[in-house]
Amino acid sequence: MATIKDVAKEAGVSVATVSRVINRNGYVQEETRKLVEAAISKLNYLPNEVARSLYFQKSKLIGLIIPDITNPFFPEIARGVEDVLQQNGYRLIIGNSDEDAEKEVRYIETFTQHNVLGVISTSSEEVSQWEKLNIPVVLLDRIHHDFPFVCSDQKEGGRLAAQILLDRGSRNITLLRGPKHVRTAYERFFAALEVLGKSQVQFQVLNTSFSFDGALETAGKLFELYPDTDGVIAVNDIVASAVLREALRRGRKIPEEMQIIGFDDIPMSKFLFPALSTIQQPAYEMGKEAAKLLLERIRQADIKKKQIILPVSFVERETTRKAGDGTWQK
Amino acid sequence: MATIKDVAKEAGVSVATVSRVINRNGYVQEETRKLVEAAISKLNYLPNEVARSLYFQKSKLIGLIIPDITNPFFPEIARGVEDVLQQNGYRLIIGNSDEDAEKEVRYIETFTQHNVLGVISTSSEEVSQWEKLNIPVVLLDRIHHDFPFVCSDQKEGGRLAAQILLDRGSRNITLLRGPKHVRTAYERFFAALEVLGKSQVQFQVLNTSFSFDGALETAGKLFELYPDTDGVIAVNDIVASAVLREALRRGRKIPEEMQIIGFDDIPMSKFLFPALSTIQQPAYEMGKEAAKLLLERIRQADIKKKQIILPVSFVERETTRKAGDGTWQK
DNA sequence: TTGAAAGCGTTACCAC
DNA sequence: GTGGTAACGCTTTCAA
Repeated sequence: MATIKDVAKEAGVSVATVSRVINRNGYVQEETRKLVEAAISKLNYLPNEVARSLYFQKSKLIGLIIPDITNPFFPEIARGVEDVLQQNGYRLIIGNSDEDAEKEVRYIETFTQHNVLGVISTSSEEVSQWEKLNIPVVLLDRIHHDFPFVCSDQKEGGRLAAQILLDRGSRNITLLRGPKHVRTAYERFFAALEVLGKSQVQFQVLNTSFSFDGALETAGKLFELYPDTDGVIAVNDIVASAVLREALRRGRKIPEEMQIIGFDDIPMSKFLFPALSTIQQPAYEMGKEAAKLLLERIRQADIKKKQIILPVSFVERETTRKAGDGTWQK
Repeated sequence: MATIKDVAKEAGVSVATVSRVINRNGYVQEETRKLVEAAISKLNYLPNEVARSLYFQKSKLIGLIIPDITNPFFPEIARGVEDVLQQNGYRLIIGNSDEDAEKEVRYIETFTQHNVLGVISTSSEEVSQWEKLNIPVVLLDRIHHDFPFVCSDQKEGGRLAAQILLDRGSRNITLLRGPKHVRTAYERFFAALEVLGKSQVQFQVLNTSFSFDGALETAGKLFELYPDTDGVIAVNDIVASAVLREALRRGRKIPEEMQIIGFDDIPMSKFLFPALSTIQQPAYEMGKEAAKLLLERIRQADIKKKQIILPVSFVERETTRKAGDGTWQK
């Protein structure tokens, strides 16, 4: 790789001059600039980011920590993040934490060793580590009262899910609840619970993991423990899909005998038959917003703590009945 | 962040000595080493990777270019790559190319600007750019005769898919073919074609894109153009899922009236009902192997060109009939 | 066994 | 307008 010295020699000027034309600052005569530019393109020169990074004490790298890229919710987020970073000339370093605090700490360490400009974390809420770091951090899909974050309106989502099943006639509802340490999942669960609590319907709660295999297992349990369930509120679309599959396998008519509503609206949901009704989180948008927020904070450190809550929406598909069918089995 | 100077001052030695204890090379007396180590942990010192990277002309960063992390095949791959890199102390910079050569070039440029140690590309086969780079490159899920690569046995996969439908009684098969510039998809398509060509069954080809929306569109077309199809070989599981949904929607009995076989075995496939029979590519393994191969090449530049082809396998689920049912509709 | 200093590629300050 | 040079944090060579 050609260095700035090579360019300087080629153009017959000093490195300082070359630096000036690269960065378009300081005075440089039209003529010499042309000389330098010619040398640059002749040598195919690109400035060494590492050297710049050393000088400026900051790089063009942004760290992203996610629990597991293999969970279909996160690629959307990651893509949103990457798209805005890319457009702004930044690059993404990525790490899968598996929700493991220790792994996360190790990522944070190496990220800072690389002079990352900032970090977006969609993993733990163990914020203590972020505080001692003095680089901007944005939480994504996680909530913390004194940190900037981007997430979607979990409470509204939980309420919506419950209300929709109620309105459309479910009278015996099972809530499939995710791991309690995932705060967002907990929030929506609780909001749904509240709505159900105020209603007169029968309901119960079943715990489940987020993983594909765990979801399938949960689905089996559901039908054994609560065979009379006629409405399922699943913690996410993966779990909802597993329930749908199991229901179909057991010959249940969906949505006539049982309504199912998921959360997230991952891409596969509309591929199912019947297609999954769900509460959509704007994952891609969330990624974008988080990246934008981080860039804002990078450019202007004193910006006020911003907490962005994006709206969720009900995507009506085929695992819920038509509105007004509330009377269906009265 | 504490620097090596701070540590040196704290320990009352020179930076050279500190460097020696960090890197465990050169002589350093037991006693001074203890001093230094104390200072290091007191100051919570971590060496600045950027500075090291500048000195060594190489970083601990590996670049990964993928078409689109949002396509469920790639997160598995990315995870495989990341897991082995992580274990070896390397970090991943990632870029989505959207199969766009220009975008890809830009990533390559910035990657090299960051002194990446090597690159794994699962994007274009426009290898010309790689050649002038003098960092190790490994192609993943792509094939090139004079480059190291990792992929799975596309030909065998294509053959298998076709043979299985044939053996299990499909007599009018539609091949759903992906974009022609994706060589792997082309290879498996062609292998399947060859098998069908040698058989006596009726078959036809329909083009499709890889995207979710494109797949749904293709599925619609399939039933309009070739309503008599009783076997579908889809270029990947997304397309297969779309076909399955559309078939179910139209009231077809699967697999009795129509068998469907996919490719990849993405996580959602087992969530469908009926669950999708498919040719599995070991995506996670592929990612791991590619990362290992790259590390090998990094550590030992003169290693011979290695090309790894991982086996595919038939995952029998519920969209194909039982073996021996070949006689089913004779 | 230790320290001083050069050098990795870049930028910015200060002379000229 | 332009060039010399210190500095960014680190490693290694060379001397002591």
